[in-house]
Amino acid sequence: MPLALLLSRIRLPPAAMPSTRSASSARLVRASRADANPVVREVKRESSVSFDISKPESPSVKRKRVKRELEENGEHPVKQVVPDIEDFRYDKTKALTSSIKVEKKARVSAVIKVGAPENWEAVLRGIKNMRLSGQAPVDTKGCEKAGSLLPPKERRFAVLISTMMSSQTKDEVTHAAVERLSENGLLDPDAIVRTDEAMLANLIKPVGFYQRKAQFIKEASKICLERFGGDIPDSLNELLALRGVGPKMAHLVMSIAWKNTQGICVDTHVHRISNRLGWVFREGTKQKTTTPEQTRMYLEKWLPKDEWEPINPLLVGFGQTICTPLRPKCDMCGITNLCPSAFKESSSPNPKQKKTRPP
DNA sequence: TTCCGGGTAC
DNA sequence: GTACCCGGAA
Repeated sequence: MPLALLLSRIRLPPAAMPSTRSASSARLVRASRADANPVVREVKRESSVSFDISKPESPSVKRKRVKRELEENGEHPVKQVVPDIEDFRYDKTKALTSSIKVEKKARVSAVIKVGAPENWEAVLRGIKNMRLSGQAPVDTKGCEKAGSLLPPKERRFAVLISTMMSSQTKDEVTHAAVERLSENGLLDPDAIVRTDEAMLANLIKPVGFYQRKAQFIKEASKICLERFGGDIPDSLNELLALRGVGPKMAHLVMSIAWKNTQGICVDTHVHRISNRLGWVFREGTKQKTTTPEQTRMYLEKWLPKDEWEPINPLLVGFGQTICTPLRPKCDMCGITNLCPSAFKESSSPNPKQKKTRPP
């Protein structure tokens, strides 16, 4: 996965710590950004995507969505053995946090102690060893990260843009797209805003979903300019407020652009492998988690924080080489003695069963 | 040739 | 749940 590559590649100086911004002023600016230019509107019309171009997601709508997601995943009781992770995750928007908490229903029943899985350290050691011997694509397909030579602010912007482009896209392709942007002087929010969206899409074309991403990147650039002085948002919530940036991207950007890891970056590999290892469960059950967000929240309950950032590139590389989505190579795996799923998924999956969930 | 993964928006 | 997009696997 490209994201982990970014993680492993980008080394920022211990730059400025995030500063707190006024949520209300941010809201004002954001509310006034419906003045999409004609070009953007045209492109949007041609798109088959059916969303209302006159109403970009408002802050309140976004907040509702974030809240809904939190509640979906927060179906666990409020009382936990570890401190409520929300306490520090959304500390930049106290109002939001408190409203979430107010609406969060405490269910005192079914409180189960969430401890670290047995042998997790041995498992982690074993995976690290495997990662030392066999080089995963995530490690070796290293072309130099674009933006690495830029000053901190420009580099952060490059990180955001490359991250937004990286999903569903191979490392090399993402890198090539970043290079193309760089060659055209487009690793700059002002330049992007002044660039025709179709042209931008064309430049990044090999990346997956390039049209939507071009659109989202333009929007994000505009917000960076208008609200953050051309810098990128420095809090999780403000990153999440950018269209095209979900939890995974937001946590990744916080980690690598701001050196401020606020949560685990859970991609498909981390999600899948955590479940295979029996590291995460849906709250109050012993069932697998169904979404990366559930996985993230459960993992964060027991995984020591200094492992939060390295766990992503570690499991991504492991997932690329050995613990693959289909037919995991258990015979090549060094931790089968510790893995509850070892040799259980080796045959071709039954397509009929594929989409069924555990009850 | 068909199908699927992958993160997000809707 | 589907759409987005494309490479690569089945």
